Amino acid sequence: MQEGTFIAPGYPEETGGRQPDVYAANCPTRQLLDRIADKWSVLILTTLGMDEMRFNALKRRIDGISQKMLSQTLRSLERDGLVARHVVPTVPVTVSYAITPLGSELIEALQAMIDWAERRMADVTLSQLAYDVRERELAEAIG
Amino acid sequence: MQEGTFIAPGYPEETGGRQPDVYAANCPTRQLLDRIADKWSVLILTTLGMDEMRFNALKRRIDGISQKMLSQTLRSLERDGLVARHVVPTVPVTVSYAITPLGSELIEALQAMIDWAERRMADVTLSQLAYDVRERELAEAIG
DNA sequence: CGGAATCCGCACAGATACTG
DNA sequence: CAGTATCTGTGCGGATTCCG
Repeated sequence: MQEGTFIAPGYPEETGGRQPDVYAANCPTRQLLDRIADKWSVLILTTLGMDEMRFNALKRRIDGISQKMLSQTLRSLERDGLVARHVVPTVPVTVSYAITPLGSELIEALQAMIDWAERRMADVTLSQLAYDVRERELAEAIG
Repeated sequence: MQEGTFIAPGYPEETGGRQPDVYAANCPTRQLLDRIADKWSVLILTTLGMDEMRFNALKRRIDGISQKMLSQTLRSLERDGLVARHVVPTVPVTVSYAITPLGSELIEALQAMIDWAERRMADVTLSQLAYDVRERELAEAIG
């Protein structure tokens, strides 16, 4: 490698290693996307977007999440700087989680995704029904 | 159940079953979110957002996806009405995939997510480094 | 070319038990 | 309350093969 030519590890070589490309498997931005385009991450972040919340409150709010996945995902989000962990040394200890400024930027996109899902659910359901009918007819025609 | 009280299956009972709640495990909107807040779905949809594309072109563009996951995810997206499948009866057959109007609405949110990831990657990396240093120091202090 | 079908491993998620 | 530790299983996803 030439002097003064810094190639960030994992960045696509075609661009000289300086352009992030989420479509390249080993690009850091792709790995970041894999962590945030995840159902638990999305639900945790948007929940914290409404209000700072304690561990068990989060667990109650996000139906179906296990304590393991909640703990694990929170740690990952904290490491990425999207969530801040606040510990109050009471007995027993009180821990709360809040969104960071960095995280709240991301939330806008995530919330738009959720809003779309709730707004267009009916269209999606109709599409599924139509698809299943076509499938069924095709299967019978062959069957 | 009372006459005239329609409860859509899976919708939370507290709201009379009429309000979608993505935080309820068995709500249809939650299941829809689980399908779209998925790494392959996000990459496929945003790729098709740029241009209509054939199967193998998609496979080449999205680094690391297997034929099985591409086929499977495309079918799921088609069933949800987000992607349209066009078959041209040449020999061998030519199949291309395009985003639907419904899907292109969603893409805006997904693309915002990707743009955020590429824009804030540096901040995330710094946060990770700081986190790892704290972890390390803590581990050494305990021994 | 664009898949479907099959086999298979292992990583991830759930359940359980325990701790400060 | 807020986790960690350990075990266990299973289903997701990769690899391979075959087909129209």
